[in-house]
Amino acid sequence: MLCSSPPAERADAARNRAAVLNAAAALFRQHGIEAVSMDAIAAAAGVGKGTLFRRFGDKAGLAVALLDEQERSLQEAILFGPAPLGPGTPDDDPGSRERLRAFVAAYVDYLLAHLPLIRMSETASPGARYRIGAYRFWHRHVSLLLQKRDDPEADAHTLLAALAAEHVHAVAAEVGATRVRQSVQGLADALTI
Amino acid sequence: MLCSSPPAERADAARNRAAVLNAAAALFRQHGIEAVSMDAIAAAAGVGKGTLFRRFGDKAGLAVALLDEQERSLQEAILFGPAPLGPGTPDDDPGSRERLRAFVAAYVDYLLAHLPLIRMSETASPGARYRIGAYRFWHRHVSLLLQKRDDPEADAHTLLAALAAEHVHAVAAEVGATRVRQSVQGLADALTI
DNA sequence: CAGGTAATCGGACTACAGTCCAGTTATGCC
DNA sequence: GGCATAACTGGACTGTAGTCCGATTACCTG
Repeated sequence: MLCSSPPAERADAARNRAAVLNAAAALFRQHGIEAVSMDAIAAAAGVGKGTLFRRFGDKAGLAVALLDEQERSLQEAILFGPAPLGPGTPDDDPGSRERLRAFVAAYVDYLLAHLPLIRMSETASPGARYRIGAYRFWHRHVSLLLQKRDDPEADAHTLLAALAAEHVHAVAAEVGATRVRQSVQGLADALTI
Repeated sequence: MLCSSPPAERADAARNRAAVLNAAAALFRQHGIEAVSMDAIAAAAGVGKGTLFRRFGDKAGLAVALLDEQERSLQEAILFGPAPLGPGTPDDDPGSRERLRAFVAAYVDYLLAHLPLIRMSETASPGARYRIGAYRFWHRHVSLLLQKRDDPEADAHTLLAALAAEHVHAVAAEVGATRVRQSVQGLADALTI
């Protein structure tokens, strides 16, 4: 059996998927995310609305798909990359402090670089942030780094609250990205004594 | 001049305002906030949609109006009530640690008691949370209690991130309200060493 | 290459938030 | 009490997210 692969994606579906992602990226660049409607994306991609929603669920799902590549590269750096972001040097960093610092720094960079898109992926529908797979990944990672605390899981959620796109967007507009970054770093430090 | 009062509110406007608030409260209790449309509220209150939006701006504004009384009572307890929540005992609490603990405890109580309403007031439109007056109040208060930190303003925002209705709603559903409460208390403690 | 099957497509449809403005009505002044 | 004015009212209107289902088309089998 040469073709025992799972049903995979139909050729036309793959073409439409690419067309939608390209059209969405172009429109977002040109007009800003907020100003682009799903109708406009469907029209620009040359597909119907049904196709758009069938493939991506909603606007948040579309944003997640556009972020996919960036997100994966950060996740791979965390899982397999060099220390301090990646694993390794477990001896001279017993409290995982440096690795947590590195994660916060890298995540804030990622967040600021793609703020509008991440913000849409987290706020398009209520509770979206906590449902998407990426959040689970960040949460698991931070939980492991907070293993010395009484309740690593809950504390990881609490730390991640300060990294919500909506929060960083609003606070950076008021006090500047630098102070937000330092404050969250200070919080991470406080949790790893 | 007996009637030098400012233009005040017209009698019919006051009647409609009360009718809307009553109708909204009743419908929210009965069907849950998410399931109630602005059309339904207007119809139940016997007013037109134009009136509803003129008076309250949007769904978030309506939620804020419904929360007004509760919110003010917490704010007054903070400003004028007894220690540790209110002012006083400045000597045996030099780092404001106890007062911050009391604030977190009181705020979490308030949040859990009115979670759906507060959540709507914060998430109805993007960025709503940071625009409403109440957030400014909580932020100013926490900033004062974090005066010993390098950047009280930014740290206050960071602490308040963990008290966002959206965040507490999602995390409490996963790990329970008690662990959320303790984790945020732990964070407040970590910031007041 | 032909036919069956199941996934996919796409545009008409619904429901909802929020806007607008012409008509109405309360209020203050004479 | 009558009138000018400004504020209020309410329903028709717009634009958008998201749903639905009949028509279409790609893929697999023989």
